[in-house]
Amino acid sequence: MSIRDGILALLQERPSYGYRLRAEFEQRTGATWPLNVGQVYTTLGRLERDGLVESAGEDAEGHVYYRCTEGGGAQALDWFRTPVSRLDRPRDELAIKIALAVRAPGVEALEVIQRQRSETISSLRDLTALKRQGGEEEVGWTLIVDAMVFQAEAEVSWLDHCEARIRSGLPDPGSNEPDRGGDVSPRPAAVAERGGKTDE
Amino acid sequence: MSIRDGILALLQERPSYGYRLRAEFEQRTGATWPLNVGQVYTTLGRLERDGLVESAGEDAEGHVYYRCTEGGGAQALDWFRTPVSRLDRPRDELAIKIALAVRAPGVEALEVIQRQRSETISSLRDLTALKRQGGEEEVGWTLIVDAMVFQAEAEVSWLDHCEARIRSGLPDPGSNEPDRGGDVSPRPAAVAERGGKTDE
DNA sequence: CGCCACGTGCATACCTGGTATACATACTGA
DNA sequence: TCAGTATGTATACCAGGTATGCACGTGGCG
Repeated sequence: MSIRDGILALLQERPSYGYRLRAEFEQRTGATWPLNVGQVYTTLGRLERDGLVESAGEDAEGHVYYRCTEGGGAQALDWFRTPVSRLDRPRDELAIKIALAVRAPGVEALEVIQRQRSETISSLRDLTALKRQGGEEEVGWTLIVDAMVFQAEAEVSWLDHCEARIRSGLPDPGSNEPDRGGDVSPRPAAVAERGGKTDE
Repeated sequence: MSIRDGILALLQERPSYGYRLRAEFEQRTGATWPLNVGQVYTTLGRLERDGLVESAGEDAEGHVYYRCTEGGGAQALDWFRTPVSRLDRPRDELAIKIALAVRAPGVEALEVIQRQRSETISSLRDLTALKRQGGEEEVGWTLIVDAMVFQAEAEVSWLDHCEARIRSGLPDPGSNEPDRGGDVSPRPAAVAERGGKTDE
């Protein structure tokens, strides 16, 4: 319910209209996940249906304003107050993929892991570059990029962990070439220097 | 598309029917995210519509079997081969919440962070307990629990990071009570001892 | 001037993920 | 015998997400 609650939180600050809500949401969260306008209108409709927001008429330019009702404001504050549980998170597609790959016939789990690690390390580079160029402008955006960096680093660690467990668990039953040489991505080690850079 | 592709991957191993697919999926991934049966049937319908699976008739007990078509098998292998990008991941509700909280009037971002950290550390304890009791049974399940542990640890680190940035960025403009005393959760420090325990 | 592209703003259709529920059958135990 | 439970299939409904259509205004350009 992150979009619904996010829009509700924005409306709790001040009344607004669809297009501007989208702009505000993207400005605060940094266009990391671009928000489709259509999503805003359907969400506003549902919020109005549930009595959390109400229409506040149009202004001179024809913008359809919505404002938070009392119940809506309470729910927005409640959303901030309630921590998100680990249980109500979406499924981790990568975890599922690896879990299925370790047993799937015709699929080399180690190759899947290596390919994924390359991809993740690559996006990690992009993220640090992004962080370097984009300055202090918007606090929320910086924090979100940091969140993705932390998650990507954890992902790399986990992939290493998976590889170690698989290698130890089934020490190459078919062929005996424990070091595939060429396409094996190098050990991370130089993944990021997050601790220092961020707080300067 | 994790469910769709996951079911396709299972069918690529061998033909099966709805209820058993759900059981297999949960067995491999560890019932971490319990999969609703209804989801399986709607997904099977869509896969059949798209020509990736085909009905293979019923057996003596009346089980409606599905089998992978050629195209479906190719797509399943393709799913394993293609790494998941950072871009096509679902929005991180927690990141959005924090990003909006830092500016929202009437919301103390630091309190939100502290509450969340308590929650995350708590679930981290649950996860390590889970890992300790559940033995080596299923490889995939162990890896998925590990993935959640790594993510939760990264989340705690990120929350600390957020707190530090907020404290340095806005050194208590309104009220001057930098230490709220009682309900402030203690520093983590004893979060987990993942490095050693996992590989024993 | 007329037209075209573009930004802004609203609305809808459609797909997937996710949950609940209905419904049927078979086994099991009080 | 009847209730409860496990197995199995199917459908309805909601929310998230994307694409698209439609309208309006403005500014450029032949």
